[in-house]
Amino acid sequence: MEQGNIVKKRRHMKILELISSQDIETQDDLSELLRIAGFEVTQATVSRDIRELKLTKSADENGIYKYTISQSEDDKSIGKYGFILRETVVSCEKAHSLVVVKTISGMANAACAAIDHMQWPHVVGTIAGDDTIFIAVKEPEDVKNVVEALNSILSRA
Amino acid sequence: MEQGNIVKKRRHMKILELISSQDIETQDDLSELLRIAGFEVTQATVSRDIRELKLTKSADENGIYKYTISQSEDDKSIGKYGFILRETVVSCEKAHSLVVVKTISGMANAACAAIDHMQWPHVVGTIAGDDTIFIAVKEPEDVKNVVEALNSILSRA
DNA sequence: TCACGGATTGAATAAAAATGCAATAGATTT
DNA sequence: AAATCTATTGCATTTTTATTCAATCCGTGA
Repeated sequence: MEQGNIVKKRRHMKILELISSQDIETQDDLSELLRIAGFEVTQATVSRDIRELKLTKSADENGIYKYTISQSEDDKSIGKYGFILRETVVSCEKAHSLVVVKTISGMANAACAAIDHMQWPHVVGTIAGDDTIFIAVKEPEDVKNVVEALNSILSRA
Repeated sequence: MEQGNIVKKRRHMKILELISSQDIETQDDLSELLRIAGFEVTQATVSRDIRELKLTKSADENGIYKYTISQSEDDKSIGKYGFILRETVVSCEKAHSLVVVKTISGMANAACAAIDHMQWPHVVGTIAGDDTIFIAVKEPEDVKNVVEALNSILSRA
C-alpha cells in the first residue's frame, strides 16, 4: 500500500507527458491518446487521474480550452520536477558513500532528470538504470543531506 | 435587462473577489452568489466569464474541486494581478509600521490575494477586511519599500 | 432621432466531466 | 492458502460546463 499501483503511476506519467507535449481539449481525447499508448482506460478513470494529478483545464489566449499542469503553491518551490519524483520514486537510501534511489520500473531516467534539475550543490554525478539511480556526492557526510532533501520532497502533499 | 459593458467588468471583478475569498465548486454556485450580490446572471454567462478570466477548476489537497485564479501565465502574473490591483485599489499609505491599502467596497479580498501572490520578501503577513488591507512587513524601513512597490504597480498604464 | 453592427445574454441543449455502484485486482493478515 | 481488506476500474448515470441560436442591448454615425 506504500508503493501503490504501478500501472496507475505509469499512466499518470504518461498523462503528464501527453499534456505537456500537445494541446488536449477533453478527457475523451486524452483517453484515446492513452489507448494508443497502450493504456486501456475510460473517461471515468481519466477524470479520476486528473483530480489526483490536480490538472486544470483553462482557456489559452485564443479562448481554446486545454489541460495543463497546475502550479500550486506547493509545487512552486520545486516545480513539476518534484512532482515527477513523487510519482516515480519508490525508495531512497544511503548506501556507503552513495545515495541509491529506486523508482518504478522504467522510470529511473525521468526521475534522474528531475534530480539533475535540482542542481544541488553537493551532488557531483548521477547514473540511471531502469529502476535505479546512483547519486554521487562530494563529501561522505553529504549523503545524509541528500537523502533528507529527497525525502522532504517526496513527503509533500 | 439593465446589463451593459461596465456591468460585465464589475461582474468580473466580483467573480475574482468571490473565488479568492471562498471555495466555490460549481458555476451554479457562483451564479447564485453573484445573484445575491446583485448580478443577475445565468450559468451560461458565468461559463463565458470563466473562459475570459482564464479561471481554472482544480482539486485541492482533499480532492475537492474549486475555482481558482489561473497561474498558468506565471510570467505575466505581475501584469495579471497588477491589473486586479489597479482595478480595485483606491489608496496605499504608510501607517506607523504597517502599510494600509484601501480598496473599493468589497474588493479587499481580491486585492489582498493579488498582493499575496506577489510574494514580496519583506511582506510577512496580510489581513483583508471589506475595503481595507493591512500589510505587515519585516522591518520598519520595509514599509516605505512596499508602498513604493505598490504605487509603482498602480501607476502603470 | 433612427438605423446599423457588434457585444452580451438567456433559454435550451449538446458536450464534457464527475460519481455511485458493483466487480475485481492486489495487498495484508492469519 | 484462505480470508479479509483496500484500491482501482468500467459502466451507467448524474451533474456540470460549453455552445448554439435568437433576442436584446449599446454605442456609433448618418
